[in-house]
Amino acid sequence: MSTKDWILHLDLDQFIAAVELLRHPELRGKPVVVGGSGDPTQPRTVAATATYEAREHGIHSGMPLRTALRRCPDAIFLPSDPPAYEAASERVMNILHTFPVRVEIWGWDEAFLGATTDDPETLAADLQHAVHNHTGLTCSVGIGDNKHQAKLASGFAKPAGIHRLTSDNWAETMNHRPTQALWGIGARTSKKLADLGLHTVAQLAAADPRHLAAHFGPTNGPWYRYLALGKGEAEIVTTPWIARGHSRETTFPHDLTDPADITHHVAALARQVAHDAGEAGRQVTRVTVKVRFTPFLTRTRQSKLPATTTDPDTIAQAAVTILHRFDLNRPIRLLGVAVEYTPPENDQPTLVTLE
DNA sequence: TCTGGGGTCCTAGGACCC
DNA sequence: TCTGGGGTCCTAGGACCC
Repeated sequence: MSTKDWILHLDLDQFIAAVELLRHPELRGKPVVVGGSGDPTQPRTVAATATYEAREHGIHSGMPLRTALRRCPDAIFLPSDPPAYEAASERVMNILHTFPVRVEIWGWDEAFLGATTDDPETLAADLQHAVHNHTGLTCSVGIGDNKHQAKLASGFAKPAGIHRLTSDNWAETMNHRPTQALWGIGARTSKKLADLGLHTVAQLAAADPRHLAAHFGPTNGPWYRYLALGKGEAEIVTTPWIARGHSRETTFPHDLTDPADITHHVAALARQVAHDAGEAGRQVTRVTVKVRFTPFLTRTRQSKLPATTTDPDTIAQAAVTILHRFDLNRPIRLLGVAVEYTPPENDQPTLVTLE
């Protein structure tokens, strides 16, 4: 065996549910659903995750809590607790940094690792043992030549396993699968591809990139074929991610119709976002207001600020001005405020390139 | 199953300028 | 004005992911 560069994708199994079960060991083996404030009678609240026992009752993440309660009246409902997940995630990422690997964190429960070794499976098993010994959490590890392969491999490795998907076994593993199996092709694109006669990964890989470009745009079209060929990014970026923007939104349990009420909520969301931007030390350059009308029609309006700022009054004023560009004569179920940040100066991320 | 919240990137059309 | 072509910025929406 020869030493070679690998990309590993580490994915914590059932992360939110696993953290909750560590905090409430007495609930192990019971149907548990996590989401919202933990009140399953609250309308317009959905499950963030559900344990395997809850899944046996047909409950899954994204399902309204009221539906979950109907399907399993004995289920235990817990409120979502982001700070707890943040803390658990940080402990895991700290463990990864003790290994001779380059670490790129991808959200709470995932990381890509760059490693040079002749035995990636042993490295993967060592990582799993370290994470489990120090946190009680299990994870799946995918091994690939690039992030796309490693990401799909960790999916095949679930739960708690190790799987290798490289250019050597890509075709035999992926060619017969639907295009939606690729990371970055969802239900919509998969359907459009099928309408063009492209149902499988093999068919997409053999498609004419110009034909794809004509249907999906100059970047996306050829990119889909690239994915079908098993290609993908192979750079591990070890510097912390710099957010492009930030947002806050609220779905109201009951519709809003009073204009003063609507304005008040938008101003409050804008102040919150401005406060967050200030805490993060970032300047705001654009403000977007999002309105979701009943039953489910979503519209956005945005404007670029005359000057960058983090001042809550200025941002709230801008958001309220934008709000009044909407037709507000229909009941509203969601309001949101998003901002775009200016890129921080001296922003030169260090890239560690594989291959 | 009456459908969360927080992100990222791409596309297309119009305005505007040379 | 019976008007070419390209570049850039701004805005709204779509798709995807966790």
